[in-house]
Amino acid sequence: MSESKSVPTMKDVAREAGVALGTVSKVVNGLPVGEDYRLRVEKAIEKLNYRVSSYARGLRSNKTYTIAVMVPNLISPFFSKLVNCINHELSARKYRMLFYATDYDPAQEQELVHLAEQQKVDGIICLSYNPHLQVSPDVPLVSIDRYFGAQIPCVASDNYGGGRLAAEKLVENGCKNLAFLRIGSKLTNEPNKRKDGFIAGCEALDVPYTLKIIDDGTPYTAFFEFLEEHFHDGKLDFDGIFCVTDSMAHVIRGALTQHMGLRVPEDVQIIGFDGVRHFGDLEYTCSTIVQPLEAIAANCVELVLSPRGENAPALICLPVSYGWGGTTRE
Amino acid sequence: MSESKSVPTMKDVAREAGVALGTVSKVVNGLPVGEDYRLRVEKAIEKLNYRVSSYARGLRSNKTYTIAVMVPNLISPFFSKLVNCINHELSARKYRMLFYATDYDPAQEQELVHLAEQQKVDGIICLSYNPHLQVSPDVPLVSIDRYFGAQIPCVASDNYGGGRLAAEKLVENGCKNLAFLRIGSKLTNEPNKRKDGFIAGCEALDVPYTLKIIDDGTPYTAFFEFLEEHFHDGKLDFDGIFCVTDSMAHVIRGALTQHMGLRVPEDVQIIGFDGVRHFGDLEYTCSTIVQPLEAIAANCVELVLSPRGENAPALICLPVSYGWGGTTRE
DNA sequence: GAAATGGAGTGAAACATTACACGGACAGTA
DNA sequence: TACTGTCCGTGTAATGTTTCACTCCATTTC
Repeated sequence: MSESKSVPTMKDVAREAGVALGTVSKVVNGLPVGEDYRLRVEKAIEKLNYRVSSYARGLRSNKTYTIAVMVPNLISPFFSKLVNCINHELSARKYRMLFYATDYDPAQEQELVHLAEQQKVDGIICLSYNPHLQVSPDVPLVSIDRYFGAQIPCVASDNYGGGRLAAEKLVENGCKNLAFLRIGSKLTNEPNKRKDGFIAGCEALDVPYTLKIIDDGTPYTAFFEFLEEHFHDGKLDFDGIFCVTDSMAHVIRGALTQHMGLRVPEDVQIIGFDGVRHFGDLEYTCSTIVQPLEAIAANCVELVLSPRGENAPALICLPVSYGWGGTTRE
Repeated sequence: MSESKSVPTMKDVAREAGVALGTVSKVVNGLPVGEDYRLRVEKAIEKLNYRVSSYARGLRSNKTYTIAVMVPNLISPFFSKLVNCINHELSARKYRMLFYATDYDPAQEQELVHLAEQQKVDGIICLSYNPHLQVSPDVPLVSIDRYFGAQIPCVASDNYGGGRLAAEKLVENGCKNLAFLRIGSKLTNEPNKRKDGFIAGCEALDVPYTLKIIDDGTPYTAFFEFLEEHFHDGKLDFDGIFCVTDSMAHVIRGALTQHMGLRVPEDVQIIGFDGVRHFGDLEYTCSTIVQPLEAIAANCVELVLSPRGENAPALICLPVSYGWGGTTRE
């Protein structure tokens, strides 16, 4: 009743219960133990308020039940909801999540992968902006939205199909002249295929389109100038705009309604991509291509936890859908 | 040249470099070692691609350089930006972040605290919705927005001052009749003080006000009904509304502009709270009380890492500001 | 009834690191 | 030369688990 000095260990429990160390270990791990012994040990654990040290356990068994998750940041709603879903999936399987923000910095990303390896995590889930990421073959890594090659499984939405769907939906809703707006990195990654899908959709439907693509770092005003150029006599050259993300769709919509006096969707329709909404949809007048965040998360976790399958698919492509609201729980 | 089977250990490095184990440890930890020895060891580390096992290190030294961070989820922009800031602060100090989502569930929260203790983290930062949280005195815990008592440091914005500031700013901008809308938990916590501050502000300025407070789980339509009740002949009884969060402000604004045909801010002004914006501010016509997210994060990390100060403050209250934009980097 | 079988408790080894006591070498001082 | 002190490499103990070979006892089988 007076040994409250330091954190109790398995040895303390064993002594308290009058059993051997191995027996306590069995009780803790749910291995078969005589009923009377189990009770004695459980009582001792309760009394001492004992908790297993996951560090000792991890050291000994080389299994840490920890997955490192790396995305650029938690500011973008897409990233934070994605991480939220991954976390749900992991904790349902009794795994812990070590989080790293990469800030879009390839060097930092590389360093964090090393850190995670040092941490002896059981796996890494990574949305990477470093096309030359070096990764030790010892720790399984799953990539989101970037295909590194057959050794590293990659999970992504059907970006091509989504781009195509965006074009189709705009036309279906009566648009006759489309535009595609994109800001983003020059790196090749899966989301870039949205453009290709969009173009394919336009050409299949024989609808004219314009592209405006600017690189990361370019000020947003480049878009406003582009829109102004195509604005004559109170009318825009396009009646349908596909923005590469919802967040961009929101900004573009603001520019059109506030500064150019256009009505959305009456004068011009806007469709975004991602399907993440933070606020109510009440006044939301843009549509979107919804990424299946839960499915992406579930596939990532499944892949990172299951031993590197022999004939595992290298690239998993998940179906998107058309909608106004997000699919993730609020 | 052929020992690529398993992960190299310190012993392997020692053998490779022809030195003792302790010497390798010193090199790794930057303790004084002869120049020639250091070089030999570094070369061996390089050659074997050795990384220290943070599990063995954590076991032995009882220091894990890991902080557990618990918030309800990463869906709310306030939570995700907060966690983003905390993560920045932690990684700047070479700490790792173990993330747990509590889903507002007190039982799960309690379980997660136990899990974190088992994980032997160096500390816990927690935005808790469990007023009876049991926490072991062994691991330092810092609470956000909930005061548990003098033993547990609590960090929060000046919610009272913020509520008061909201009232003052509305009046300063010409409002003559105010309303306060809140949805939230019945639990006592710091953000509840926004209401008290608002009331104090109204009474100090001698401005009439109305309160509408609904509990978590109540459908939002309760607010719309409330607004309808105060809507006569195309005019609302109030010309200034203080919403307890930005996210609510956004929804209310949608209801007023889309469904009741009112203009914001011409007919009625809206002020929110938090200062988190995910999209551009272009069309944003509500103001807000900005919480100092970086300061909150910095204080939490500072407190959780520094040994329990003798005369440390139990409740840290950080100044808010009035604004349209958020303060966090985008 | 004796031998085979199997379930379950025991205690020591192993995991990868850090901490520490020890000792050898070398320099400074008298 | 001898004494003292400093610097630093060495090797062992210790950290809290899991694993495994052993042992013991009870039950089954012929």
